[in-house]
Amino acid sequence: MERSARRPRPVTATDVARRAGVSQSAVSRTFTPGASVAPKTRAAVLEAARALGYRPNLIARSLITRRSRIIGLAVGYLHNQFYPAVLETLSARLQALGYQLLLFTAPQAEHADPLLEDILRYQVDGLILASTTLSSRLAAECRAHGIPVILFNRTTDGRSTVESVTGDNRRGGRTIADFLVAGGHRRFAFMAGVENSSTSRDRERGFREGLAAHGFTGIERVVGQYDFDRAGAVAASLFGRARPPDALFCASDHMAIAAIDAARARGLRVPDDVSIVGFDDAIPARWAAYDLTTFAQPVEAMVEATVGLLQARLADPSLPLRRVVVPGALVVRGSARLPASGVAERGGRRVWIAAPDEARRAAPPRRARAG
Amino acid sequence: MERSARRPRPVTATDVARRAGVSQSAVSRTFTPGASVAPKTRAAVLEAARALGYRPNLIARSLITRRSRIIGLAVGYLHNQFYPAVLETLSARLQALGYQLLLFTAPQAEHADPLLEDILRYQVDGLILASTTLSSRLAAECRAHGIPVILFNRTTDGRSTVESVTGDNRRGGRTIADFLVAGGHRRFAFMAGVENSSTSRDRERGFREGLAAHGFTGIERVVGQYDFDRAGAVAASLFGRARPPDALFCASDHMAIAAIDAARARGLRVPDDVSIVGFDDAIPARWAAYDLTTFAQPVEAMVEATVGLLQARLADPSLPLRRVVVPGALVVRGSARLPASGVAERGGRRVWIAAPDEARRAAPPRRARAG
DNA sequence: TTGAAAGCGGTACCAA
DNA sequence: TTGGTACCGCTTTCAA
Repeated sequence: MERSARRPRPVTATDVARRAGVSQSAVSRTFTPGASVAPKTRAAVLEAARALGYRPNLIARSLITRRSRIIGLAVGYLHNQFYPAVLETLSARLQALGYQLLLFTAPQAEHADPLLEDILRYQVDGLILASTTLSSRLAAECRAHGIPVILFNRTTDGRSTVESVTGDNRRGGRTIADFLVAGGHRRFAFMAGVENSSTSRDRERGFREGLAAHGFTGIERVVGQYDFDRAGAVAASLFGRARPPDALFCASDHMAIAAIDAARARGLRVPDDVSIVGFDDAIPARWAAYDLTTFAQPVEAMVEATVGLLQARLADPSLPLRRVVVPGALVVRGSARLPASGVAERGGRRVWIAAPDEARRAAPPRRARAG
Repeated sequence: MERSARRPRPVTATDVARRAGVSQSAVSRTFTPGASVAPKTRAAVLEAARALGYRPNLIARSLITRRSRIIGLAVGYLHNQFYPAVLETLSARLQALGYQLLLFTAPQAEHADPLLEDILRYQVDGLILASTTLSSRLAAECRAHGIPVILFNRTTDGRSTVESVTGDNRRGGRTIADFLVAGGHRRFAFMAGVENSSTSRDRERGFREGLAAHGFTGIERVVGQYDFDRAGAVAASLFGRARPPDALFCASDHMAIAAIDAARARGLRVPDDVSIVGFDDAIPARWAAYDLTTFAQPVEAMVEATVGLLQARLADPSLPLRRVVVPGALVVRGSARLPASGVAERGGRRVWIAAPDEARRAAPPRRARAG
């Protein structure tokens, strides 16, 4: 009774074969790019297929080819306005390569393991995790099965079995520090995302390193958890203190916007009373009412890198793991006071160009790059 | 264990059966919810499965069950900030029911047919089209195959073979007209989305009906195409005219935000010089810098309706087609001048309550519904 | 170039 | 409750 009504049997290759008067194998070959079929046979098959409305069953195909041409995508949280662009670009690029995205929404704070178990049952050819991670156990298992796993906008600590594509979080943080110091700010604050996020952590680290190089320590710190309301609340508390910061760097644009609202609500002018800088260059960053100065994560380039990693690994699973860091730039708009110099026009937008030797003097060269 | 250059053969039910000393059928039954398996057998199977890292192959299963438990989702454009919430809610609800979303980005202006052909090869159990449509030919074909098709935030003209879930676009437009008239506005303008979108068309129709009922005709009209830059440009042109409108209704929040930026750029104050109203109640609508008065489309309810339609139709494909219109409410914020009365607090937000009899008096019954 | 036949990894029906 | 077996729709040998 709760047995669902039967669906009409779809047209199969056998049906087409019968109608075209050929074998089912011939039908299969006709729909297989490189196969050898006589033009005449081929024509007959195509004609019959058209007449019957035949569509090859990709599920059946992937059972035998062992490739589903499906990529699993787990997304941590979509509220960050950075993601619509990512999803769109990623989906389009993958579609062009003949892959489809199976979408999952995952918790961003913890591991996405339980969900991934489900995804894996679908025999996905690869896995992209955006703003979420997986346990090293599961990562190892994917690796053992030859399923590429790529973290997008996240990375893992130390050596691990997954690849990643991130913006240049650390340098971004450092650049923002240089920029704010050059702008004459003195009292700095940082708003973190979720605590276990490598992205937030690296941005903070770069920021602190940059400030330290200029002799600033003792930065105020609040946690916005990448959540708009929470970000607004902690920003308000920050601005309500006896000596509020004159510069606030938020680990995402989304939180920076909340912070701007909070500042204005307290009668503070942005950037006259307080400079607020974000990270991502999400779509709303350029909306005039916020006009956010922010470190841009180039979506196109990040997606390109992700797809590249995926393709390479699909072709040769034994490739060494890579972690791609896509360079970005500090896009200068109106939410932070401008330094006297260093702002330049690049590709239709204003960016901050740190004076190289001053930067080098301030931050002596360290070893290559800690993992 | 050694080197896994090629993709290692995944663990199959047969492997598990061998290890557990039972038949492959027993393994299958163990992983089939309602099947009859002796506790002892079951335990042995589970143990072997755990040891081997067995995961049932859903692709294989769906080949025989003829149900993929995959729902195809084609999205027209994600830039509208209304969609992140939709995607998240939809994905979560469907996941809870054991369905997954296969994501496709489709052109919003034309039919999504070519893409849908691809989707259908994946044997999806259902299809949700958000802000895009399909040809009636393909719709009929889906229907013939028993594949439910549900339009989300779009509908079709006349009788058709697809179901739809929309907000109450027509009433929304009418309500906004009432609201603006009550607020004392005199020169009205409307910004359309893309021309062939039922959503934009219905909103406009309601708006015009509402205004006409109050004796206003000759509304200025521009087309923003749901595109931010374009919306900003046409809004600017509108505000640059000799007698600019004192009230502008934009068919989406996204465009309304662009319009607010454009108004302010010309030195117009919102709402003192011009009232701007949107549609959707997308996330940024409540951001303080825009504080948009907008007709809310209840995402949760719309998703709920969509999932409901899907489930019902999956269970019984012969059900009559329905078009669900989910009621909304005009959320009153600060981007439009307030009428003297009619604003009330409902569920934590301020909404506009049109006086019913006045509305009825103002709008005399016309012929049933214009085609 | 072609068709027959053996799977791919499961499910479902059957008799035992 | 169990195992044997016939498929699901397609790809891929292999001989002809």
